[in-house]
Amino acid sequence: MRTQEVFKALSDPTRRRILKLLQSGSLSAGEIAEHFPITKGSLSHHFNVLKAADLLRVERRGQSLVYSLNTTVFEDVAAMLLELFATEASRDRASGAGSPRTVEPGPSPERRRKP
Amino acid sequence: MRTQEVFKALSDPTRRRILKLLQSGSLSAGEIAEHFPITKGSLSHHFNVLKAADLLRVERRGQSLVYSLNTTVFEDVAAMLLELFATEASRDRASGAGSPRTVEPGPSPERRRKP
DNA sequence: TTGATGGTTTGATGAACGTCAAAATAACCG
DNA sequence: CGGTTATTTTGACGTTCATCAAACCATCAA
Repeated sequence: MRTQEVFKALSDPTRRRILKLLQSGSLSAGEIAEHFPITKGSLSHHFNVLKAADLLRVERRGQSLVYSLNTTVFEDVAAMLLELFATEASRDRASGAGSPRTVEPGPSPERRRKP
Repeated sequence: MRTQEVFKALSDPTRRRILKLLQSGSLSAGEIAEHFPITKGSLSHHFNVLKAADLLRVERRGQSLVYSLNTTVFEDVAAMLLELFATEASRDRASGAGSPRTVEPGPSPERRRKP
């Protein structure tokens, strides 16, 4: 998977809004453009970034280009994100450590673990 | 939550590696630096970006600054990411699309909302 | 073919980014 | 105090990024 491309694609708020928009169905480039105050050229650039991350599909219908989410990679992306983020939270919950919400600024937290 | 800061923080591979490193325990800035071929100054900049995203905790121990994951926001971040990515995939699976990949993130990801 | 419509590509520009080297800050120890 | 260690901050530099305007390509309708 194109990990770096995915994260880079997500780093821009406009691109995240595009993805959110397409969650409720595919839209043409022009229809998408109606939701944004930027030029179609800029939007087209964002489409390219999202396509490079394999998050977007495009299909020509007449004069229009219709964009939709590439759902086949969405599970891979979700799994990757969980690998980065869910691990600690799960371990937290699993270890049943009472209320780790606040760190004890006391003497010393766990000492370094250097292999 | 600082959505934009979080995504920006994740857009750099070095910062993602820092997060991964800290998944196995807290480390001092110097210990983290041993794993990267860049200057400590550059690394310190990355720490700041991760702190701005509220992903990192820092605590002074003697002359060292010890960094650790801020686990309290990790569930929020995971939920946010799932909102962006898991929706379509879930709908896919629910509608009986074949081949549900091996995603199953360990302990069933109970979709909990903000406590 | 011509004209109109829907999008993309190109070139330019200012802002943001990642990096380094060097200076600055902070804590310890003699 | 002065010196050493650990880390951050600053300032500069080259690169990447988001954006626009304008040129360009593709499709449809006369």
